[in-house]
Amino acid sequence: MAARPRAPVPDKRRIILDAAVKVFARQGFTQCRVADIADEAGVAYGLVYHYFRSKDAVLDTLFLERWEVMVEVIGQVDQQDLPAREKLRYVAGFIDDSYRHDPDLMKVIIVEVTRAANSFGRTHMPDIQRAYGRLATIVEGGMRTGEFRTAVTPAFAAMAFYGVIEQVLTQWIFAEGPIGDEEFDRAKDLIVETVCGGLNG
Amino acid sequence: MAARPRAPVPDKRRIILDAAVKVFARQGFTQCRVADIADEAGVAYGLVYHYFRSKDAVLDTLFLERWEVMVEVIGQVDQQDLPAREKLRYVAGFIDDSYRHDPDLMKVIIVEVTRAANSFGRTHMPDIQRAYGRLATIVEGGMRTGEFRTAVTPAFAAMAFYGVIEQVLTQWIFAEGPIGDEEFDRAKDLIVETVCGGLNG
Amino acid sequence: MAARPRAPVPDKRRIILDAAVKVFARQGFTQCRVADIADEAGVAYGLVYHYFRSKDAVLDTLFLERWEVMVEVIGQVDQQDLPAREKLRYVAGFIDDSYRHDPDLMKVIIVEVTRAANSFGRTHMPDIQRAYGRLATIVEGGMRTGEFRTAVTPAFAAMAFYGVIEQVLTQWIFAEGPIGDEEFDRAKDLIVETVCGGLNG
Amino acid sequence: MAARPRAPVPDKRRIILDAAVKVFARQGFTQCRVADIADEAGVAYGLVYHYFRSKDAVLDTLFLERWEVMVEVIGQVDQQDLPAREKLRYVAGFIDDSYRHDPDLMKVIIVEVTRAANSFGRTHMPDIQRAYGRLATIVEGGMRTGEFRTAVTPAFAAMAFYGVIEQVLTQWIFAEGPIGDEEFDRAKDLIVETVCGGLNG
DNA sequence: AATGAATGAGTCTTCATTCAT
DNA sequence: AATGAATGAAGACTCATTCAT
Repeated sequence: MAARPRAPVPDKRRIILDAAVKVFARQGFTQCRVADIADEAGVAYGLVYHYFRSKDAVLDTLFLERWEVMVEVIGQVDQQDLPAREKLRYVAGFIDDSYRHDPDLMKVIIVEVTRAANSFGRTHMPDIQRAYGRLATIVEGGMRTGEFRTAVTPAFAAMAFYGVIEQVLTQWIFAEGPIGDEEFDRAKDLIVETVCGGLNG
Repeated sequence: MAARPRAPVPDKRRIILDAAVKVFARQGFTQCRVADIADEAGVAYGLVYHYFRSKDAVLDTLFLERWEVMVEVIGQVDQQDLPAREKLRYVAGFIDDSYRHDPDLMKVIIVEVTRAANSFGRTHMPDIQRAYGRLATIVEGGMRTGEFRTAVTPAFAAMAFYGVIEQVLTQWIFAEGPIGDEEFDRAKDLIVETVCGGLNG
Repeated sequence: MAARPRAPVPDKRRIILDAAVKVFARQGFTQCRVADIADEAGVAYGLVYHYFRSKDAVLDTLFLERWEVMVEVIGQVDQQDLPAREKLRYVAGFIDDSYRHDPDLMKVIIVEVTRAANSFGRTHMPDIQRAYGRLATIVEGGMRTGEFRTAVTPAFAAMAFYGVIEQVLTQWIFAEGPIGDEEFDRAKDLIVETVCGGLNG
Repeated sequence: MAARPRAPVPDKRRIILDAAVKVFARQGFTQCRVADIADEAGVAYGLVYHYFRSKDAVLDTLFLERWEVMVEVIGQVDQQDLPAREKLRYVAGFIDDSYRHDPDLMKVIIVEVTRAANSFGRTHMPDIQRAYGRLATIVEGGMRTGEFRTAVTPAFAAMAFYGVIEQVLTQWIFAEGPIGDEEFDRAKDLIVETVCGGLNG
């Protein structure tokens, strides 16, 4: 009798990571105890330590899993034959969609890592800088083709671009209710319009 | 012999606040113990609690002292008869100078409050929103006079503007050595040029 | 012009003692801080320490002031030419009236001293025993004249008599509302009736 | 070789409770630190908090464990077909034996709970009142059959009876040396003789 | 792999007491 | 006498991590 294909049972490690996202998002990394992760995952306390060296390692794993994808995406977009503005729009859209698809994970990454200057933000500085660097490369390309002005340096422009995106996500994170699809769609355009078009236009 | 005028002796409460800025900047709020503040201030442990209800209250006080000044400044700038772009430049310059003058304090405010979504950032949300609101009013004025395009809402523009500034300060905070005067001076222009001029120009 | 007689202004020391009774009764000795006493008295913090060596000394003073009167009364009653039962009734009445007249003070004495075996009860054991001794002397007299049976020792009888009184006061202390005059009046009789008459009668 | 039967190894929770009795009795609840309990039990500090929510919870547990047995016993005695006086004697004997068997535990219950009006006494008032109520029921039965006079109310008699017992235990608690068996035996009779027989007899 | 009991370092806060004025 | 700032010891509680099964 042929076994029917079924959704793969996620292994315990994955279950723990997913549970960690939930509790980190809900309570914050510091406020959450390892026991909360285990409870949310429905596994024994000690199993968290079987799969991860420490509580920190759980967050490190979550962050890197997603961040490396993002850095990779930024790199690949830059390979495409597109106007620089379209490349930035694609990046903004990717991050925007990441939040739309898994707001808890993005909340954790933003709040607990990229904005946490005294803890994980410092640890992962090289990773974060890598993303900045790739964004700067995109801007640089736009300047080389004459699409972008050279009033600011590529590095500054990249930083500003990321700063605007992070601020948008932060707004959503603080928002009470869920964000509507129209708002997600509009955000992509507003971000690019602000950074590329400027207020004076 | 005539007594030379001397700087007024700061009271103990002030000494404690100033010491707290130093240790919060150096070690981070969480990593610093109340004993560190007392030691840095050269006062007895208990005196911190004589003047402040809790460790949290020390940070609250530091934040509000400076933040209210900033909100006030933004409001007053908007009263001036100036192009909106000049108003934004003034605000950027004020924050920039705040960092130049007292980097430790600004570091604490940015890192421990405005970017700390799960702790003081949440507590002081109303204060932070008040600043956003005043920035939005400046942008709105610019749009009303036709100086600014209306491609994005005033609120979005204010948020983006603040996001860029915060990101610049964050860079400085992470930087190893001290920031040079030229960099401070240039930053004001770059921020405004980015948000107002845009990359496309 | 002749000065009119006026109520004597209580000195600060007295004011502090009276305030202490209030706050000890309200919050309990341990739960009340020295600052609470000073606040209630309307004097400066340090003045409490000008008049009293320590917080403990305040309670010691309050206790002894009243307790010595009581011991004295028990002694004097025993000098009278009265049946032993009447003597006991007088003592019960005196304590009963003490509570009626100043429930806060009696509450403090009972709760914080005579029933506090691990703190002031131990310190003032000799004082408390002195009262027991005088009660025993009364009982002993009753036995010598044949008024009382000798089924129990005078010491045991004294202890029982005091135990019943303390339990009655404890009930009042725990009671929500104020105690009515009839209850005070009846209590004196019930106490004596119980200890002298017995349940079998 | 046949394994000799051995006493079951008490679990750590029990060990902690027993250690707490010792140190509470020796130093008093307030004077004892949680570390003292852990040391006496020979376990790590944190284990106390693994089993109990707080230091208070340890005492609550100790009190209730024993008090509920006592309340139960009083209720069961009343079911027996005995003269009321015999019932009271049985209750006095049970409490007396409780002290004889485990003076530390009884000391803790009396000193730290039933006589501690401002702390645990208040918390456990309902439990204490439940015991009073059952004693009153016994007295009431004695009055209904005519065995007891109705000069005082059952509630008052119950309170007096308990007051005398508590005072006896308090004497023992304060006593320097150990109490002899004869004194324990005699106490049962003296208590009942005092409350039932009365001094006048 | 899985469990959860056991460990113990770390720190905020309280508050009685002292002291300079 | 009167004030209140200054001192610092003490202790409950948390929780990441380890470890024996």
